[in-house]
Amino acid sequence: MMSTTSQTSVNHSLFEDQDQIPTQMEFNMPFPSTQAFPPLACHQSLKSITALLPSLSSQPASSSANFPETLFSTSVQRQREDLTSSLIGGGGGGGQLLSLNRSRLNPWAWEEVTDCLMSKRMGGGDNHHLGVSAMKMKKMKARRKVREPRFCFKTMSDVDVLDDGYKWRKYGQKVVKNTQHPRSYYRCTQDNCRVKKRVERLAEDPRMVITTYEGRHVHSPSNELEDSQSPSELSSFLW
DNA sequence: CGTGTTTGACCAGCGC
DNA sequence: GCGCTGGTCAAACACG
Repeated sequence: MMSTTSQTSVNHSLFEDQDQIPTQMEFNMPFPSTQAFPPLACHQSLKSITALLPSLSSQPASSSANFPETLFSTSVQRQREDLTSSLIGGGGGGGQLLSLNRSRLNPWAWEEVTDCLMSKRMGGGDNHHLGVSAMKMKKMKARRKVREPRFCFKTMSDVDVLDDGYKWRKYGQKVVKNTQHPRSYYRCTQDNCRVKKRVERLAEDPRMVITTYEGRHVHSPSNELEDSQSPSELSSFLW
């Protein structure tokens, strides 16, 4: 049944400096709501995005099919840059930052960006003394510190949680300021997979669902596991 | 009984 | 320093 289609917008912004106004790129594409949601359904559109991002395409490619890697080079990877000193062309302005648009539509996303930039300034390295309960805190810190690449989708849909082929477990819900709709937090149920996603509705237009993915799956979508899909192609979709 | 959701509490980070 | 806010935890709960 492909009777209903959701209108999906993929919003990205490209900017180098914190003060630089990002250039927004928006892609609209309809896709059947019954199909796997972002990662698979938007694959083709994402390809066209990279084609329009010369700065990104000029980045050193680790593999020929690395565009998801490139696309998910969000602020978080910028932060990782500090930790590994080996990402996205290194520091010193060579690295491009692909992130969410700085707008009223997703101020939370921008906060993520500034958050990462701030933490860059502060520098890592905080494994000092540990109290008894500090153990737990250190875990939380580590979890907050090392953030995964993010990717955001805007979808017009009646349902909050769209089927993207993966199994998710809800671990939290929060009412965000200036929004009447709560934000839900999901985690991939697969072992050793730390991918998370947030789902919330747009304050301006409750019909729009904002889905933010964080991290890369280390496994295939559960729906696809049984199917005999081309493994090579499938693996390139993992994120 | 296993799995997933709800929800209050807690903490870190940030702005003032 | 303090208050606010977002993100996460985990116990309690619901459901099949």
